[in-house]
Amino acid sequence: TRPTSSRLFAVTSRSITEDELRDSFSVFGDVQGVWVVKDKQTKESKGIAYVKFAKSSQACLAMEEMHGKVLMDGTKPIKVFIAQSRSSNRHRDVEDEELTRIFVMIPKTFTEEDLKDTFKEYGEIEYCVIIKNKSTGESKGLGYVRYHKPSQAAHAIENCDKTYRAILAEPRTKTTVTEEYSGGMSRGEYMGGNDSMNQYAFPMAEPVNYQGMDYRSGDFTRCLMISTRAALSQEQIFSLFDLIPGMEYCELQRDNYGMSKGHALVRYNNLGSAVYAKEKLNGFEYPPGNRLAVNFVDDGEDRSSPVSRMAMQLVAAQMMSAVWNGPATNQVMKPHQGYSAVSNMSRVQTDVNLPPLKKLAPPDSKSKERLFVVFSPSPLPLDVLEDVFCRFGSLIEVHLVPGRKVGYMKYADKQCADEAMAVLHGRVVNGVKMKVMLADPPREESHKRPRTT
DNA sequence: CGACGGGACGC
DNA sequence: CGACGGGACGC
Repeated sequence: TRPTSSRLFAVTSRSITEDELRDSFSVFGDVQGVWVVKDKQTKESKGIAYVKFAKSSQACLAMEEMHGKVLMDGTKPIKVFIAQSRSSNRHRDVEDEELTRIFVMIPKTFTEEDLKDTFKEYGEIEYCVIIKNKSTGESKGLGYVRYHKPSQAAHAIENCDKTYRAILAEPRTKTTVTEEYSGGMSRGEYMGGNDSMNQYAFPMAEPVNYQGMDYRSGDFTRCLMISTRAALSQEQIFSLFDLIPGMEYCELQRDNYGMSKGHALVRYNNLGSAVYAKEKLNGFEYPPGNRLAVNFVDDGEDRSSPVSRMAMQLVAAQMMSAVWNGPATNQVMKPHQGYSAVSNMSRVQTDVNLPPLKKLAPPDSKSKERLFVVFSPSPLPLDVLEDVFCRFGSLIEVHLVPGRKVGYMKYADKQCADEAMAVLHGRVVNGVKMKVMLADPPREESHKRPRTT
């Protein structure tokens, strides 16, 4: 599944024309071509059409929105799928299952919560997992992120930082019991659920592992949201989450038609049960083949006061720092350092006077010079770096190398870059010392055959 | 010291 | 049920 296709395959009424298709599909993006397949002799439509978009995310969005729509009064609803590649002989519909999971390369220091935080900006994440060494438990630097919709996965692939090398994940090639539950279900069909769950045992014995949990704001509430791709009944959700003591509330979220939206809310009367439930049931397959996503949601307790928010940000900063520095230097941030950062209301503290902020150069500007920056003891956040390095003008882009303490600053003007280097080399920003040097030219893309699309 | 690569899952 | 025309960069 290398290229995520930007071409749609549509089954329409034979009376639908290319112009009608173009009109209705072009609201979702740049339609590069519409082709209705016609009988060679009679020139009549065979009720099949291809719609090519500039981007895969546009095609996915159009598919999600147009599938099942009636284009013209009196005609049948259309079916819309991502088209199989031209070379493919298989004419099986491409299922959402194959379009909603991405495969990424991540720093080995990433926890599953870090992975989720990084990729949630492209859509609600149903489930994510990091590939780990099964005996030592250490990360292999690879992860999977499952979204709810193909357009979200496509969006992530198109827009996430290139260093993550995000691609569509190959579907799991294992089909045992899984198939009878998810295999027969296609988009838009309701899957009834009256299975009893007692046949699916899951371990309750081991203690909860708190390593890798997210200590940042919004986590650790008594309230959980459950997302599921297959429709589940209230009773199913109830009996599953009631296995953990302390459940005080359980409700399936329904739409106006009374159909399950694939979401449920569960609340426990204590934090421990909620943490345990998330730990044990997030990613659990129920029924087999249907992964549940379980996440903390705001339980209504006030976390929004400025003092509370700042306190949480401070804790978050300490956690980040601890993660980067490792257990050896896991000391708590000095109180006065933290307080002064908060009271200044500024995100940048430095030992040098900085010029005022300047606008960034357009993203498509040609790079005239790149700076290579080494951070000690840990890298600064992207927004802080942009704030600092833009002040010399013509900054195009800040790039951090994930999992490394280095980054690249791309400038559209050589003099601006040189001045930034002269001013910032050896300086300390927010407690982080920076070496700022000219970057070596990027490694050549090597002479491989250029890929189309 | 501090460099951009690489790639597959016991659900 | 419902799967592939037309046209031709430059290596």
